[in-house]
Amino acid sequence: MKNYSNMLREHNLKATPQRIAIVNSISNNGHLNIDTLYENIKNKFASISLATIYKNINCMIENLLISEVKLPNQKTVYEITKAKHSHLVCVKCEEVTDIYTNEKAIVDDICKENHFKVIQSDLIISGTCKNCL
Amino acid sequence: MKNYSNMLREHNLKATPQRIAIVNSISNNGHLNIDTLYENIKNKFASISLATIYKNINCMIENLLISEVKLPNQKTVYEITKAKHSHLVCVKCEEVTDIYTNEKAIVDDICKENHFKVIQSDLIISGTCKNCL
DNA sequence: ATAGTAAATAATAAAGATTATTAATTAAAA
DNA sequence: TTTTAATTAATAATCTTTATTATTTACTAT
Repeated sequence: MKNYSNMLREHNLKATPQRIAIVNSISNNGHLNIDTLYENIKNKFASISLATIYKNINCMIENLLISEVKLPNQKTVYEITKAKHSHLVCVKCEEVTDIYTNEKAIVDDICKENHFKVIQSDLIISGTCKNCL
Repeated sequence: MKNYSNMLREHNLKATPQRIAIVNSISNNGHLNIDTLYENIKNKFASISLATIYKNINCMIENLLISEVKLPNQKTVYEITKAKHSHLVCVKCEEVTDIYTNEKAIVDDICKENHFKVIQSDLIISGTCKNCL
């Protein structure tokens, strides 16, 4: 179990119990959309408002502690920021899985051809997962 | 100049002037978000409502005439459905460009490893474009 | 060309998602 | 411990998107 207080402080964020719960929940679940996250946090803080979740999510994104993943045909999910990776998304169970790909060569080629200076690349593979097959 | 009436009918959609204008606008601009599209259409149909735009966009997506592209840090854009491709997105001017990549081998490998049956893969490269450099 | 029919539009209204406001509370530093 | 600046909770306000319904229109078959 990680020290979420320190994680927060290392990203210039005060470690409030609500924030710790948010980071903890995202960390344990891997990928969560705003509704599921809200449900989770309400178990600990019955009176928390959705606005607080949004506010915190946004400042954690600004401070690079968590990242936003926009998915085709389903709600945006949030994850703890980690080493660059891609995503598998199951169209049946909606499970999101991290995968480590190496499309770097392809991306670099494309950018060279187009005189484009890459900052980040996002690859999302949609389909049916192992369990749902 | 394409025959947008036929394009619509080929996708089982009635060719109304409003729809023709929508397809025409997206086709000419390549990629448009809902606001810009609405502005464009209002030039021709001052009384059109945003709800009509949304309704039409959604049924065109259902009928595979247009596609939705969700982008990091900016609004979703729409494009005419075409052969599989990827996107370059400039973080400065927000221009979206189609590019033809071949990450198929990488994607296939990943899917084999993960026993995942791929339906589609989306690659978005964010950075600074030629003009903005 | 015209009439009939099913579908689309316009104009709201409603629902859903996100952000702003502010008084009360709390975390962290002095 | 006390102080102070930041966070929370509780609305409220602001987008965004979808539903509703009367009117209008595109298409099919005369």
